[in-house]
Amino acid sequence: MAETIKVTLPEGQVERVPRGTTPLELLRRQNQRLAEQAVVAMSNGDLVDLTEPLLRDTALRFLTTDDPEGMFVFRHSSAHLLAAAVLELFPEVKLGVGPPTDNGFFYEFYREQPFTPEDLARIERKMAELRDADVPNERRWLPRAEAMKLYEQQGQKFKCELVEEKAEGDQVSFYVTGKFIDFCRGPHIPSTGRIKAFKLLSVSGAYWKGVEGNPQMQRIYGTSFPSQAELDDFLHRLEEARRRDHRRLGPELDLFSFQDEAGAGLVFWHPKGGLVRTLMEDWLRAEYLRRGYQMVYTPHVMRIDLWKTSGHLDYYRQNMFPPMEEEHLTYQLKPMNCPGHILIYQSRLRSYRDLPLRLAELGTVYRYERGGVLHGLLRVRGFTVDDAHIFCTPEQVGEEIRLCVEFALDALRTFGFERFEAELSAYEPGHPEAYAGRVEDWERAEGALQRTLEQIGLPFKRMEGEAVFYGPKIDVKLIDAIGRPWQLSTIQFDFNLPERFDLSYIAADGAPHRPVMVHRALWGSVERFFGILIEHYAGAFPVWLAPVQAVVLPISEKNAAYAGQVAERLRSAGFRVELDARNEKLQAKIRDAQLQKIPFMLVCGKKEEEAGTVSVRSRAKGDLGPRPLGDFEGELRRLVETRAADA
RNA sequence: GCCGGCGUAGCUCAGUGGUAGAGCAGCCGAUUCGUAAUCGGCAGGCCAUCGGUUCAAAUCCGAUCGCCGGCUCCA
Repeated sequence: MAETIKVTLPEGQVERVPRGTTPLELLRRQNQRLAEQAVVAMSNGDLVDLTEPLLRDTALRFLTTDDPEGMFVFRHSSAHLLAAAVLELFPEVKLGVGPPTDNGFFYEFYREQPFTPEDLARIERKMAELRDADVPNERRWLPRAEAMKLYEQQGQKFKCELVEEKAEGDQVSFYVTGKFIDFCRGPHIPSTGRIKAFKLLSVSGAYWKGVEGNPQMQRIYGTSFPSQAELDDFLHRLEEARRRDHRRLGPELDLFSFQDEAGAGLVFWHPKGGLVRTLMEDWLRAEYLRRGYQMVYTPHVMRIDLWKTSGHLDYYRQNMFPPMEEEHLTYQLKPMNCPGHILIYQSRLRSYRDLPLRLAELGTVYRYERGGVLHGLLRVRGFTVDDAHIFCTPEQVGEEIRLCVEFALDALRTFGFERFEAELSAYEPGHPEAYAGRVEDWERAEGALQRTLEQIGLPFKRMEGEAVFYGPKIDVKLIDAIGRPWQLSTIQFDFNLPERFDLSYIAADGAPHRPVMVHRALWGSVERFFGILIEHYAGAFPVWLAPVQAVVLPISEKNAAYAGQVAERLRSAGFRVELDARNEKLQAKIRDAQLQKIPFMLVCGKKEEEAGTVSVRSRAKGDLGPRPLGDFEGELRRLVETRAADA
C-alpha cells in the first residue's frame, strides 16, 4: 500500500501527498486565498467534499461559487443550514427534501401550523447563529437498516421514504451539521461559516414529491451568496423585475386591465394597449401576405362533433369551457384553431398544385385554466393566437420549416429581442405505438427540423423523447432585457389530425395522398407576447410602437396656442401626439410624461414660439435643446420607419 | 384544483368590536411658471359579495368571487 499518492493539479503540477490528505489541506498549502473561496473539489471528474480524504492518485481541481456546480453545492449547504435552524426552533417538523434551485434553494417541511413571516425572521436569526458558529458539515455513513431505524425513531416518515427509494448500496450517506443530521448524497461546503449572506424569501405550499393528493408540505424558499454585495445585487435584480412587472405597468400606463365583474383571466385592452396591439398585428398581417400566407377567420363556437373528431374532447377536455346545449345540438367554444382551418382545407378537393397552403388567423381561443395558474397577461383564459397551419406535401416539409423558423426570428427581432435558444423535441425510438404517424414521417420531419436549426445557426438542445404524441416540434425561446428566458414560438408537425380528418390531396399521379400539417405560432399568444414586451421594454416602447410618441408642453397659457399648432402639425403628419395644456408647472408636466414613458417631450415657451422651434426632451437622454419643428418631424419619421430600438 | 397571504375612495395604504381616515389622482379657484410633483378649497367609500355571531361588525366566523407567492398543470 503506497504511503503517498499523486495529485495532478489544474495547471499540471503534480504533488505527492500522504494518502488520506484532504483537498482542503492540500489547497491551504497551495493557495490560502482559494482555500477560503473554494466550496467543493472535483476529483477525477466527480464532485467531492473538500474534507474527503484522498485515497488514490487523482486529477484535482477546486470549484468556487463562480462555477455553476460550486454555486449549487453552496446553495445545497444553505438549504441544510435552513433545515438545521428550523429543526432547532420547531423540533416537531417532518423533513422533506431540500435542494438548490437556479436562484437559491428551498427546504420542505411538514408541520400542522403554517410558518408565519415572524417565524421566517426567527429562522433567519437562528441560521445566522449557526453560520456564525461555523459548524462543520461532516459526512457519515450508516448501514441502511440503521439509517431506517434512525429516521423511524425520529418519526421522520418522509425521510424514511427517501432512504427507501434513493439509497444505493448497503451504506447510506448522511451529513451532520451540529445537531442536524440529514440523509444526503452531498457534497457540501466544509462548514456553515462560508454562507456569508442569505435571505429567506417566501413560504409556500407544495405537494410531497409534487404529486397532487399527497400531503402538502410547506416549502421555505431562500437564496444565499458568498458575500453581502452579491446578495444585494440579487435583491436589486428582483426589484428590477418588480419594476418591470407588466401587471403593474399595464394599469399604470393605461394599457389593459382585468375586471372582477367580467371574470378572471379575461383581458380588457384599453385604447393605448389596443393601439400597440393594432401596430403589432398590422406588422404581422403585412408579413403574412408577403410570405404567402392567406388570412382566414373561423367561428368561435362550433359543433361539438368537430371536437370529437379532432380528439380534443378526449385529451383536452379539462382545459375546455363546458359545452353549450341547444335543443338538438351541442356547441363548443374553441380552445384551438386547428379544426377550423382543417374544415377550410376540406371545403374542396385539393391538388398538389394548391400546396403549400398556408392558412393564418389571429384566432381567439378560450381555455379553462385552473384558478390558481392565472398570471397577468402571461396565463389567461381568453387569448388570441397568431396561428397558422401549413398543409404541404412531404417533399415540401424542409423548405416550409426553414421559412417558419426565419419568420419566427424575424417576428421576434422586430420587437427588440436579440437572443434566442431553441429546443427540438424528438420522439423516443422503439416506442412507435406511443406516436401518431409512420416512423419514416417522423424521421423526415425531425431531420428537417434539425437541418433547419443547423443551417440558420440557432443554438438548440435536442430533447429526446420529449415530443408530444402527434409530432416533433421546435420551440424557440427568447432571452429578454434582464436575461429571463421565455418560450414563445412553436413549430410543430402534426401527423394526427390529417389522419383523424382523413385529409388528402391529389398528387401528380392522380391518386389521393395524405398532406403533412405544420402547426405554428410565432408569438404564441398576442396577450402573452404583449406582456413580455411590456416587461422587456419596462413599459418604454420604442417610438414606432409607443401609444403616444410625443407630448407638447406649453410653458404657460401664453404659449398654448403655439403648442397647439405644433401638436396639430405633427398629428396631421401622422404621428401620435398629445398636448398637455394643463395649468401646471413645466416640471410637473415633464414628470408626468416621464412616468408615462412618452419618448419625446416638446417644450414650447416664448423662445420657441418666436423662433418656430421646439425644445426636445427625450425620456431617455433628457434635454436635447431647441430645434426647428421640421427637423424634429424628420427625426421622428426616421425613428418610426426604421422601427428604431430606442428613442 | 391545492397550501399560505390578501381584498377599505380611481391609485397607494392607515384604521382589530362602539360616529370610516391620509397622501396622490379628480373637480373648482388662485398662480403663468424653462426640463421629474405650485398653493388653497371641494367632492369622493353598502369597507369585494352573500350569509352568520353580537345590543353593536371594515374588524369575529362561514361561503363565494377576485388578487398575490408557490405547488400542480401548461396540446
